Amino acid sequence: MITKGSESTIKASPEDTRTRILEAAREIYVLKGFRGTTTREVAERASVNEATLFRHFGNKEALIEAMFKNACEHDGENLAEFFAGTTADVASDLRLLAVQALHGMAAKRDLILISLAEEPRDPTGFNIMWKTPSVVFERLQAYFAQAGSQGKVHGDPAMNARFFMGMLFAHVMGRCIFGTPNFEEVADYSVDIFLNGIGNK
Amino acid sequence: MITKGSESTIKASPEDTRTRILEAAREIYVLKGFRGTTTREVAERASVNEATLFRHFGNKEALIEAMFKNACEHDGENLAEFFAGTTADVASDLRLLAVQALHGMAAKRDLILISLAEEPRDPTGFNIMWKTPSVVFERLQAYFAQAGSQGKVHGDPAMNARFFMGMLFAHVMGRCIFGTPNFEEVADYSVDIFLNGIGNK
DNA sequence: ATGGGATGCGTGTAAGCACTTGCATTCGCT
DNA sequence: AGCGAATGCAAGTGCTTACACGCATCCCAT
Repeated sequence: MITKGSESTIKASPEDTRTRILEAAREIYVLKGFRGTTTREVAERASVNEATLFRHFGNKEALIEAMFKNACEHDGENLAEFFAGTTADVASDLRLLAVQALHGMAAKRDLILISLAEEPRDPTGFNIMWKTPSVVFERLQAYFAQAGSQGKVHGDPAMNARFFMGMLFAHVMGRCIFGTPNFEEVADYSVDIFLNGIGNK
Repeated sequence: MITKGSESTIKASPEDTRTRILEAAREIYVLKGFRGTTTREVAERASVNEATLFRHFGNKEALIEAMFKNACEHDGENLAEFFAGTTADVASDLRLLAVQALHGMAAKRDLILISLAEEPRDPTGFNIMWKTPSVVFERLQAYFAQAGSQGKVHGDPAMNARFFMGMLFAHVMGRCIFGTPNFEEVADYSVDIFLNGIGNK
């Protein structure tokens, strides 16, 4: 039961309850991991009866999997333009990718970490989570190969892709250790160091 | 009871049982996390009775904390030479640090990940785990400041430290996504890109 | 040989967990 | 009005878990 607009109270739609449960599940899962997440607590936080949760998802495992899928639903939607092909300016290409990747990863930092840590006991979440980044990595490698053949960048494409993505990855993941400058700054600095570093000064 | 050498079977010392329990705890903890780690399984793997485990550590929480401390006991032992001060060659300084850091982090990759992921529910392990890296980070920052004042490197010391350590960090943590070249190669490449990148070509 | 410390062993307990079931209720739709 | 789908509610089941306790056993130092 949820109050909606200026009308009287109406019943939430099944879709609504479903997404409320998924959101609650995520909030608790990133705090406590799989074993630490109890169906009771999820139901409570979603303001839903525990039985309803099971009626929707069958069991806890399926719930968590649905939660992962839900979180990654719109991954990589705005990457098409970048990967259409090399444009004139490598620096601005990379900067665009950097900003998008930084924001995308930051929005799911907690899930990314948990999926890495829980990988040995539950590869499901890991696989869902890393699908898009893997694609990006491969595409970026191809991008460097192409740009390389045009003489726009130097160095091994695989190593370059590894390092460039690694720089972004490290910034998002290690923010609690290394502090948190804003993403624009990081993106600029990354592209700068990187292109300079591989000899595009 | 453990057979030792060609002599007859002798009883293991308390110290011995203690470390056996700690090792078993680590093996299971990195696979299953805190909630997933059961005292029964740890005891089993350590070939020790469950009661013995409690007699040694009191409770599960204390056991895990002891395990973290034990794992970090010898952290940063061979960093003194590096941080004695700037030597003639920045590149070889950094390369030395890189190789040591890469090996150190790789040996504890699983624990590092888990400590990051479990941070919100249990900062204890996190704090133990990240003590040395934090120190390294600060010292590296100071190193860059000093080297900078001598005109050996350019750029903001904090940003430089962040980026350099970030590159290493990303390589160890992301190895399953980005593949795993060997550490010597990574160290060389990192120092190279980095120094080039900040303008020390 | 003997006493004390460390360990094994079994049993027990109280709590928490995923998941089920049967029934009452409420809302939207025709 | 009335049907059906979605939900609430309460009680329960069977399993696992951390942790406690009492007692027997074994080793080592005196």
